[in-house]
Amino acid sequence: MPRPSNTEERRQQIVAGLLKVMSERGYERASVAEIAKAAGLGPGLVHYHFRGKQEILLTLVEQLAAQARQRVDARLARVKRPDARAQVDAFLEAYLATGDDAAPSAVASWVVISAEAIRQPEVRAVYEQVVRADLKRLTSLVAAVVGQRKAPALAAGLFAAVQGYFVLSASVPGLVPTGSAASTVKRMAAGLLGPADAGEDA
Amino acid sequence: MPRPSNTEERRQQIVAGLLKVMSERGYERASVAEIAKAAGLGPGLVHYHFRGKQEILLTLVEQLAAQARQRVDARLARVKRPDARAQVDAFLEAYLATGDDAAPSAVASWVVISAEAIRQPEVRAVYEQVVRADLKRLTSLVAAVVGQRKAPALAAGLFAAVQGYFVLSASVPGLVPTGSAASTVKRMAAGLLGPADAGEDA
Amino acid sequence: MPRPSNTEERRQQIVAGLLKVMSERGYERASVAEIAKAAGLGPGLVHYHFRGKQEILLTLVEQLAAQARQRVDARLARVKRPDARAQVDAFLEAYLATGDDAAPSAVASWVVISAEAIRQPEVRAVYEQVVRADLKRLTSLVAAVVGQRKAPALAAGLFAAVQGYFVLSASVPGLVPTGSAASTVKRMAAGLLGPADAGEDA
Amino acid sequence: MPRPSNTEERRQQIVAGLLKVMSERGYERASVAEIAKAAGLGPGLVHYHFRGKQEILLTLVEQLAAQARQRVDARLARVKRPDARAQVDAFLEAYLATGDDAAPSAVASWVVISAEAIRQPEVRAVYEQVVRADLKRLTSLVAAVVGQRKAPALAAGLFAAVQGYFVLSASVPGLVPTGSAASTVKRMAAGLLGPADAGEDA
DNA sequence: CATGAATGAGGCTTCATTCAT
DNA sequence: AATGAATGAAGCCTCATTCAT
Repeated sequence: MPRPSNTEERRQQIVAGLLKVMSERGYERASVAEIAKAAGLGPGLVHYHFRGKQEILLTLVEQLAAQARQRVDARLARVKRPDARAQVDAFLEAYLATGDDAAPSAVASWVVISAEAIRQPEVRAVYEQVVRADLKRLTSLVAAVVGQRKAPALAAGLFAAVQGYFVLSASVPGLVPTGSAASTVKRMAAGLLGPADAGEDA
Repeated sequence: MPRPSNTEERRQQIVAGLLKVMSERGYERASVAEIAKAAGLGPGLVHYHFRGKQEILLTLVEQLAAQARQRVDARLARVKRPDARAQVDAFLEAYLATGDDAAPSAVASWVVISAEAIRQPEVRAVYEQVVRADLKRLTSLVAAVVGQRKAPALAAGLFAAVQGYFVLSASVPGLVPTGSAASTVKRMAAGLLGPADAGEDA
Repeated sequence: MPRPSNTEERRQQIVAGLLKVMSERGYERASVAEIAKAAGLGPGLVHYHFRGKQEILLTLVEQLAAQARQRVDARLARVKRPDARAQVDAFLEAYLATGDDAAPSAVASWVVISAEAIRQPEVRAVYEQVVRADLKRLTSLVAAVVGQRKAPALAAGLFAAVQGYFVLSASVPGLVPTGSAASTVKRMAAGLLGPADAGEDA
Repeated sequence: MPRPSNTEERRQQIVAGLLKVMSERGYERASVAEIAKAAGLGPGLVHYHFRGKQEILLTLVEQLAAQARQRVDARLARVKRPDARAQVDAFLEAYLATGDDAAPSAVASWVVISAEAIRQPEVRAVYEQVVRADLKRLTSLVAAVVGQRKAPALAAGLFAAVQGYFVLSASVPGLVPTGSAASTVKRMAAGLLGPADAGEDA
């Protein structure tokens, strides 16, 4: 009777190991041996479950993206009415309420991934796909408030602010006033799209 | 009479070499040999002018910061009156007018540096000092518009947007609508601080 | 009643797997996992039926030798009379008629095995035994034509030509004029031993 | 004053190291560390002078080919008159008089290279080029005796015999009667092409 | 018998740094 | 100052073999 496959579980462990090590050491310095150790596994096993180190990274990118999507889903679900303006705020909160300080290693890893995307085509491909999808979602929410024409630039600006908070909070802990990220970006949205309180449109 | 030292010139070449290579390969993958080659020098010479690879990086960080400062100085000098509100826009333009598309390798390197700051204490120290100084400058400009109390969070938000644009433009070329970065961030500033057009308030 | 052992069948599959993989990858690069896959078996099963990778190789050597012997037997059986001279030609045909182009992976494997014999004492032992037996058989056929004294050198020459055709056809496909191997070696035999029976073509 | 480049000398040492180790261990088992040790160099230096292990092998192939060419040149130069028939014998002697027992590690390496040519396209390319050039030379010599039509097959046969002697002498030392290789192949040539000038055997 | 996960050693390669000239 | 060879430490990856089920 063959042993039940535990590949998916092992892959999880390994990806989690990379997340942990990468948030402290960066990607290049995250040796496979360290990743394995962080995952509680032998060093040779990593390459049994993954083709190479890069594949772990790509898997991590997709995983972080999936988690972000779920957080967005959860926040949007709470916005009862089809209130487009409130949905924008919900989207921003999904990223910054938890991203700011609740998952520091995920944020740090995300910043490292952004930098890796610059030089690894495969990473860039996945990273780009994820970022485009996220931005597209935000853009469609913004478009419902200000129309199709203005939406791309405004959504990109808000998205950039989110990414910028990630970078700053990961690279210089303590720089950003605690808890100010989400509220400030929402204030930016208010300035760009009009207040959330009452109605919406330009 | 000793031959005139050209150390400073050589250091410049080497730092420029790192900038170029790092923007394509990242920091870890930028080998000293490649840096030297990009600088048009022999590989052994690098360690004559720098103690090690990291020192080149630290020098580059300071150099990029100095260049940014100069760009800010130049823009602020053009704002004749002590118009605090206009100065904020000038500051933002100093970063995004050139950073967005005029100096892609500098932007890419900056993003890489941000990621390196996460794991190298020495890099973080310099990076943090630079970022704090820049943000402090923006904060004081913002404070002149909205007062000391609100300034830190708002300035941090605008600064984050700038950094976010850097990341997005370096990691996913073409994502941000061309030329929209500076104008969008200025619009954010308008939303947060009031319009630049007329006067400014408390 | 114990389940009927299928060990012999499994060993066959595995040896066939090695033959296939080795002809493409060489021996060292033929991983046990690949061999198992080529055999349609799980990787762990290989070491149940064989003590190690080398044992598969030794088995393959003996198997290839046995097949060659059978081909020789078959050809010699067709030479009705005790015509020693014709038997030499039959022997040579047994190797080259099929070896030249009919069993390319067996030929390639044989060449790889020859090289492995240089460095693996165990392989050399088996390889040597096989080669000595084959050559001895040819030598006795040749001796019946030219006598005991001259036979060893002449038989060795013909045998070398056969091995050389193997090497050349495996390493540089297309080098040897198609179909010329068997006829040329027989012509060599004619030169060394005198013409076979009647005449020998244009 | 820069140190004079010794790259070519070092490359020689390293290639010689590979020749030595490969003749004992084969190519795959010839570790770079061993090669370096055999060359009397540090392990890291190998990759300073060669891009990789394979490049050493390719260089060795070309070097062995060049040496063979020189031996052929030397032998042909001694054949005063344009005696085509004698030139064929000189060619064969060039390979077998020295190849048989005078340079055992070169012969062993050549056999290993033949096997590597089966699976490494880059090796096959160089090996094929070398073999084709050598065979072409022999073919033209043979053509001067028997004409263009018959030459390719006959030359290939003689060349195969030479390669076969290499294999047998490397893989099973002692199998071939000592000193018989050159004389037997020349006898084959006599059978295929007609006797050489006077006569040279018993 | 069979499966497939696990182990751990070893190999190729890269590279920061040092050193002789 | 400058050159380029040399060193030695890791790092990623492959793989034969073992083992729990």
